Amino acid sequence: MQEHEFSRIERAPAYRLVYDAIEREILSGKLRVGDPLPAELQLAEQFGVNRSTVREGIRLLEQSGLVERDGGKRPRISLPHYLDLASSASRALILHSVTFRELWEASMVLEPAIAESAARHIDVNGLAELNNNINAMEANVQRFEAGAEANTDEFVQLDRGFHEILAKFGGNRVLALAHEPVTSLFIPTGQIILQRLKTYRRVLDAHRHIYNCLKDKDAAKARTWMHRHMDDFRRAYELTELAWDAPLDAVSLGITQAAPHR
Amino acid sequence: MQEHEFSRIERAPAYRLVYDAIEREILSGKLRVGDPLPAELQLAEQFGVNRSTVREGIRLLEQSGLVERDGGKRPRISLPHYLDLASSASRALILHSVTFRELWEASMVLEPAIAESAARHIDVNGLAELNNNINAMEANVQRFEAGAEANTDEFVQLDRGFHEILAKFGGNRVLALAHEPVTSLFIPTGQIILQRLKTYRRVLDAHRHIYNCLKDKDAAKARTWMHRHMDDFRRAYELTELAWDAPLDAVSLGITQAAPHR
DNA sequence: AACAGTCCGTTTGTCGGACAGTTTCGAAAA
DNA sequence: TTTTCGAAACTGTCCGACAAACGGACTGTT
Repeated sequence: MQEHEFSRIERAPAYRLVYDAIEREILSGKLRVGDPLPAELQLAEQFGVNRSTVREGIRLLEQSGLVERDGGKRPRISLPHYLDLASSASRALILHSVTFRELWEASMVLEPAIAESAARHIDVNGLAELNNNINAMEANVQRFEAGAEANTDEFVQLDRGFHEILAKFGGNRVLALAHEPVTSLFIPTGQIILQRLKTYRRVLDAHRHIYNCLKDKDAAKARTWMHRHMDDFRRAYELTELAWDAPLDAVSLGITQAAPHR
Repeated sequence: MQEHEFSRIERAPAYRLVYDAIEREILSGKLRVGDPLPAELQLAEQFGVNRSTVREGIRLLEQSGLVERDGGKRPRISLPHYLDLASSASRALILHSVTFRELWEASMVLEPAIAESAARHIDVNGLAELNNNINAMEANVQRFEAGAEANTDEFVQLDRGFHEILAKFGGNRVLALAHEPVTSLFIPTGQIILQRLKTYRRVLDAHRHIYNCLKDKDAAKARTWMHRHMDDFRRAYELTELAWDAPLDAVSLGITQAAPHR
């Protein structure tokens, strides 16, 4: 019976308008990255709102990574970096209770592509970083093999570091961005697997092989090795009898039980 | 002369502590999704800080997607959704001036994988949505072919919609999350290409083929067709003589010139 | 019984002012 | 020219206040 559909009336609060206004200035380049943000009082005056309101708007900018605050100094305009976004992405994935299957399948797509790309684009600096990472890991493994208490924390961090260096020097920031939140979610799982199966040497060997492929700029082989490396991870996961389709948050918190057998 | 190195003392501002505290409550499940956030005054009292401080903390939560505000109602706990994250990710990519090459290479990895996964997981609802999308696009194309003024806006939105439905029903939320920011960045480029080359029919045909593969649950073929579809996009991009390695923001703003030939 | 109107306590959005602790920056001193 | 020092500017936090909007209860009308 209604003749006309009214579109929803929306009235954004002032602090959000402040956010939008400043965001626009940044995106359009009028406020340049690295510049300090204008003083709160000054902004309040320009926008014709109270300083408290401006401050709330700035908090939005802060969380979205467009403004960076260091101590009590003047906040500065900044580029949101991968890591900021990645951590919120990881959190979102956990809250949506993604499964290990989803995570692994995505990695199965991303990691080999990154390895392949890295073989084409990596430079001497990247290779040097990888080399350091591998050496550190070798030291770790030797300690473990000598019977030392296994410090899986450090090992897993090195493992993650290896893959991150690859992403960093892979010459593709889109892939790197997509990759980042996934790696951080693998950490708790990696810890569990390593503690139970002690596959340190096997991981290290895989990294070595990949490193050699990169050094030889052999993209196809790099992809293959990475593929194998990731598949190893899946097999290890299955061996630990963790649930393939269980939501991940349980694993993250270390409260996962063995998968119900059938 | 110093005997002990003190680690840098860091004093997070109170509003950030408020943010951290509430975030923890949400992640640990004490505050459940959908619940309204406690009143500001109440929080201020509990934390022992001023209401203004609490408000600033809530702004951080708001921007990170953990709190959703609808009109003047009580803000509610919510799950950060893909789209929120995706838009900040897109913005970050633009600000980092990623190139079309990076974008396309990433899509070349993600889209076929998503198509393959969708062939396995999509249900009747997903197929129905795809069908609607294709029909709408068919109507569009027929109008264009009848000589109507080309409304590339709607067409490009439909194109994007097709790929998003695939991601949504692909059964892998990690891939979907990674995919999202990329598609939105393709929009301006897609507009330019379509306007110049008028490849409407070709895009529609590709979508039809992919749809049929999904209906037949033929994952391998779905991947192949998507691969071809994306490669078409690259060829079209080259035909328009847009710069392959130019940062993307120029394209987004529509101020890109033809690539300098050599 | 369904619905419009009214009233009220609660909560958010915004404002103004205030003050302590830092940082910034230019002037004075070495 | 470089260093030192002090005032000005700025941020973080607090307090108090008020309008507008919401949620809900209660009432009267149809």
